[in-house]
Amino acid sequence: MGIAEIQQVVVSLFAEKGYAATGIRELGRAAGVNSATLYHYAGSKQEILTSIMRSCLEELLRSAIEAVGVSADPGVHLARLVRVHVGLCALNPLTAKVTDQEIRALRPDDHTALIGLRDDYEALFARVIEHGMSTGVFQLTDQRVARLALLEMCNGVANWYRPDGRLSVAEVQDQLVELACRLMGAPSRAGEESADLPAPIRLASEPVADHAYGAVVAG
Amino acid sequence: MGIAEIQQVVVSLFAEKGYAATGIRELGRAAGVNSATLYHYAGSKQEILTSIMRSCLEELLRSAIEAVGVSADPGVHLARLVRVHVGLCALNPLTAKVTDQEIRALRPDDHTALIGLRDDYEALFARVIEHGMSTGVFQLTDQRVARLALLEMCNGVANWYRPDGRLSVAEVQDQLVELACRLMGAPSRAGEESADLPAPIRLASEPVADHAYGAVVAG
DNA sequence: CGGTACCGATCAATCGATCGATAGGGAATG
DNA sequence: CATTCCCTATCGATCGATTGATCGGTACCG
Repeated sequence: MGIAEIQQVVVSLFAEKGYAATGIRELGRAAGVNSATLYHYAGSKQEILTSIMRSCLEELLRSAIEAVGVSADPGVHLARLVRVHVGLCALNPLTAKVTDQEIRALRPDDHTALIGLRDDYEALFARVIEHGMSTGVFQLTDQRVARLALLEMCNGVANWYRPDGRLSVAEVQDQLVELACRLMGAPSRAGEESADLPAPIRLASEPVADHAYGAVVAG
Repeated sequence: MGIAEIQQVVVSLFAEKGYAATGIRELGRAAGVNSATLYHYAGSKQEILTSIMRSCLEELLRSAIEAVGVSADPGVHLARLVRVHVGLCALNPLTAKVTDQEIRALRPDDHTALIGLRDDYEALFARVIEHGMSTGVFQLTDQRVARLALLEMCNGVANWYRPDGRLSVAEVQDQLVELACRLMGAPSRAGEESADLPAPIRLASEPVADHAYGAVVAG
């Protein structure tokens, strides 16, 4: 038993039932330990959630900054941002879902801090869109609406993609890059942007599979 | 005090904090009544949520069926579906948000029933997309991914649009119809499809404005 | 008098969190 | 080798607070 295993159990249950609807005892039972033991690894229920969300947002921001660090056409920048975002959401769907949905569960200080991270992240998209518009590469009626629509579409991947499903992570990335280019009114970049992009990272908080947490494995 | 006012207060708080994180007493306080009074209007906390969500989903399904009832080009059908969906989400953002996010809070019977409504609704989109593909109007690599991306984009409107903001409902509808056509690889329909579409309906559960519920108005 | 609307008091259950106690392993000491 | 000591990991018991829900009672209206 370690922090990573606890985080995985927590993410499983929070993704399924939500933060407020999941009790400490339920988390402990699913992790196979007494509820009091959880307080040996984290200060509080909130703290567990916060550390999971912070890791996810920081990795998202870090890899996105890296993705637009190279100078390139706005269309390429957009494609790289979408590929990075979809990659993380597809490889870590439950963690991404919890990170996206449970911001409202945070107390003011953590809430402010994580909202700040999210704003920084979205600003990267806004900048690329602005650049694409000023250079005539994108064709949009309203930059803000387009950005929000794009982000909702990409975030949504965490709501429906499952690693053991029909499509590979790379296939979903390809598809969403194509759809994103269409949204922006930009020419399709058929994977040409992804050459030097590092593979998405599996977060420590992401459950490895749908283990029946709480069930004792025979043997 | 009536059912509509209670529903509006409930939707306000559920949209802000979530179903599980909002207590009965808190709902009563915000509505200006004792918590016991709420049980005079509804059988339980669950029942309030269920009735709100059912109304929203039924109106969504009803108006969508009406929208594709006329025989037309798949591109027109798509545009009409998106216009109807975005119209309802933009005019009733908090109700739509709660309906979308709190399905997991429902007990098995209600959960099954409302998931069924949602599946029926999404099947309308699947059918139009299939039709558009078979007639060569849409250009998609994967119909399922495109449908999910489209629905996430449209549902997302409820997460960011506010009626007192910069854009009118009609403007947001126009924008998202345009974006949806791009997603599908279909030619733009510049509002031509909306001629005989009835205006979106304001649901009884949608809060009228951001009244400071719980604050006593002087006078 | 009957019905609707509403409230204070209270129920058992559960909540997040804390406490002292215990068990085991490794390092230090004899 | 045996003993002591400390640290990590874990637990049962329990804290006060809050939860959703129910009850009997009250005020008012027709």
